[in-house]
Amino acid sequence: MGITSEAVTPRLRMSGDDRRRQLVEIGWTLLQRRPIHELALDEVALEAGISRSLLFHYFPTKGDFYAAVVEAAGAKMLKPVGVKDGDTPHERIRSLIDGFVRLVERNRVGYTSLVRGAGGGDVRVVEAMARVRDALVPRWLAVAGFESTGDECHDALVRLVVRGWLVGMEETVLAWNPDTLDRALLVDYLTESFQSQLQVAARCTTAS
Amino acid sequence: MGITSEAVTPRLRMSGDDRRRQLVEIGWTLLQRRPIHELALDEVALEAGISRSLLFHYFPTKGDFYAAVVEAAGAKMLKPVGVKDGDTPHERIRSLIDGFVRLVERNRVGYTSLVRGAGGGDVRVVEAMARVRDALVPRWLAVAGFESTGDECHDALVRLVVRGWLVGMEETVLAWNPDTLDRALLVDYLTESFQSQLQVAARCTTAS
DNA sequence: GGCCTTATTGAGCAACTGTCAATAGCAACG
DNA sequence: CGTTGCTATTGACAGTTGCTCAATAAGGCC
Repeated sequence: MGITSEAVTPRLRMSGDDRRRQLVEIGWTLLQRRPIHELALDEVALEAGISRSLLFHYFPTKGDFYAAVVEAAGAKMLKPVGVKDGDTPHERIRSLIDGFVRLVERNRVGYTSLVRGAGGGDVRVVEAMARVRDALVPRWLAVAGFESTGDECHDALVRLVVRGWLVGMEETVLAWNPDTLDRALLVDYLTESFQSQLQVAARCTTAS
Repeated sequence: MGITSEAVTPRLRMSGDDRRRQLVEIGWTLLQRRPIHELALDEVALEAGISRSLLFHYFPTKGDFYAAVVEAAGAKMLKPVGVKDGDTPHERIRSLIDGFVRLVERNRVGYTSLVRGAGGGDVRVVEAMARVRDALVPRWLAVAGFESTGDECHDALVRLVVRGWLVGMEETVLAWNPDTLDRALLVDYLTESFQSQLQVAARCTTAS
């Protein structure tokens, strides 16, 4: 276990950026197998074939490294879920959610490590995860065909709603047991749920 | 800083249960000021005026102690939110949510520490928080006047939905900025949101 | 008073985060 | 080719923390 891929040259000098990328990449790989707080920097350094000190040279503190890993992982895992160009917003949302559920199904450990682990740790990690989610919100809104009304208050609520809904969905899918509940049914619910949330938000702001 | 309240008798022998309660109580107090993962056992022991070893005598591992604290904190913070016996389910739910939002407003740090911190750490902690949430679900359902249809699948989905909604609400309220969004509006949205979720869940299972 | 249970402690181990001064690879320049 | 300078890289060290274990002592019971 823990065999370094390249063990020939004892001391290979890399450019700063390359090394940084390599380390984050290793962190991301390891993150898929266990939660981040169980990720000792020793192990990352060993995997990279460098000393721990070098890791601290690039990331001044553990939290900084974790944050970088979480940000990369979030981008890799969450963003590229495919959306088929369906006809209606409903179909597009459904395909987006379906892709997401399948992603979680396929990579449960990694996803759990990311979502659950990101909450606990350092402030920087929490912020990194928050940034990932914030970046997701516009994408979901775009898929839903949402257009800003220009009303500042309304937009604020909508963003808040989508954000909360995303987190709720993450939790729901993680808590979901495929054996007792059909995936299609879950996806149906989530799709309806998302749209109904937006409608409710719209109703609330126009009513006031 | 960190002054023990009782420092007279150097070695006071307490009953096991009392000591346990005292330690959890201290943990809960400290939890209100900072996230749980920043809570060193050293500090807890110091605050209690005992040695670290004794703490390990009562809680075999750090995770066990944290789990006990989270469970106690969850029970103290989440459960006793008051519900006025309103006429309609809508009013009761609204008052429950309103109480919850005010609770978070009043005790933001502690609540953040609980929710965010509980996600990360040990498996036991996650499970403890899951237990707290699971215990909450029936209560919310009761307030909403929900009655089981006897359909196993439907009930499973409803529980899942409420759980996810709760987590989403936690996130929403925590991300909520009182300056840019009126509380009444937020509570309105959350109330409508909750009911609409239940309706959507009902529609999805009956449709299949 | 003597005994037995167990609450309590101090010393110590192992793992981990973070620091610092010293070393060495690589490029530029004379 | 030799020197110099930058910085990637390292090894040794210090402080903290989770956890173990054998030893101690406080309090109840006969």
